[in-house]
Amino acid sequence: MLELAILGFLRDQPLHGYDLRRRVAALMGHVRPVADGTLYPAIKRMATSGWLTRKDEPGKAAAPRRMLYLTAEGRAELERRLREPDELDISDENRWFALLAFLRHLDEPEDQAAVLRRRLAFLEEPTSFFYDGNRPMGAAEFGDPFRQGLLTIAHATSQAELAWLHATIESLASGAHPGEAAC
Amino acid sequence: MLELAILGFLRDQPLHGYDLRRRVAALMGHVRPVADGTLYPAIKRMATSGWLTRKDEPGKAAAPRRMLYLTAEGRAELERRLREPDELDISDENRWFALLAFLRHLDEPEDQAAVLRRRLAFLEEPTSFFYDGNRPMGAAEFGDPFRQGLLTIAHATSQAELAWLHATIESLASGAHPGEAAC
DNA sequence: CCAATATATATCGGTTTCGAGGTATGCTGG
DNA sequence: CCAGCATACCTCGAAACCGATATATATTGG
Repeated sequence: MLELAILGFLRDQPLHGYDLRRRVAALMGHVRPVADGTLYPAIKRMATSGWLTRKDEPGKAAAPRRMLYLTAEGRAELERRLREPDELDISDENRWFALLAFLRHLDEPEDQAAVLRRRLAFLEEPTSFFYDGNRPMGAAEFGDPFRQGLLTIAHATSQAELAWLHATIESLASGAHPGEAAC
Repeated sequence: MLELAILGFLRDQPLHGYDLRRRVAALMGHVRPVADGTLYPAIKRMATSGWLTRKDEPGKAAAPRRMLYLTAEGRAELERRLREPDELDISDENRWFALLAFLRHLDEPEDQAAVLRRRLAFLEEPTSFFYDGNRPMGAAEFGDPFRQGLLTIAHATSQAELAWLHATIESLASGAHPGEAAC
């Protein structure tokens, strides 16, 4: 998830670690802010993998910066991860939102729609948060206002996402792009 | 988060590891399913800490089970975690929902309301997912339908939660017991 | 003038987590 | 009768992550 975010942000423009940290924190900070001890080793890893290169520059505000540039390999890696996300990227809400934030970097609307359809299929599977033995429990079943709230919020989120998914998949299919066969 | 869920589920009834795994997966599986290699060491850790005891029983269906019982210390630990959640439990969506699932186990409506107010304060802080330099970007600013969707969904979730928080805090303050929903 | 703050990068030890693998048992269908 | 599956528990190595810590510079406010 962190690596995807780094690849995605660098796809737009070269950044240094500190700036990257602020952007990643804004995108995923609701869930969990990124620690320095996580970010810098991740950058190092990715540089070793050949996905980005580092170049020293004098700092605009203070200490010298190490500017990060996405390589062609890094760009290919980003596209691979966006086009063929694994099941966890689809089901894990955090990973899914990170993926969504950069899905525009796939250039084929077909590929984008395919990813959205996978998410749609996942959301349409019936699930429950709580079980009594093997029987799934509905919201009405517990007097507990906190679990009721949990289900209410989850339902609202799910409805909003389903509506958006349907609309967007349709719009991608109906040739948001000139030159499509569907026209 | 995992430890909180274990404490919370065992608060209701003794369970064995396999059953616990199913319940934890239902509650948090949307985010990330729990691996055996995570659950069993966690149980071991918590037994060492004195929060639960294990008792062997013949398996109802197959292999023998190790039934898990919450101790008085475990119960105290659960209540401490619910009453005084740290900042990450409030801000991290996953941890927050896990906390919400067991908040009924605090017996003072005062304490429950105090936790909800902390979450409310967090949600009311203005935040943005994306920045152009230092300027936060609104939904209208990017043509990208995916980032628009991301913000749309996040907004819907936030609205649903805020509405529920306001209603529930009020109802807790006006002396309702956790058994009674809307009076 | 100096202290505090923001900018900027990095390492290290300890903890947690994951994924793969290993060991059993009892039921069910072919 | 036995193969396969669900039940049930556990360990191990590798990877990831966190929090603390270290280092250095420029600006800003008192």
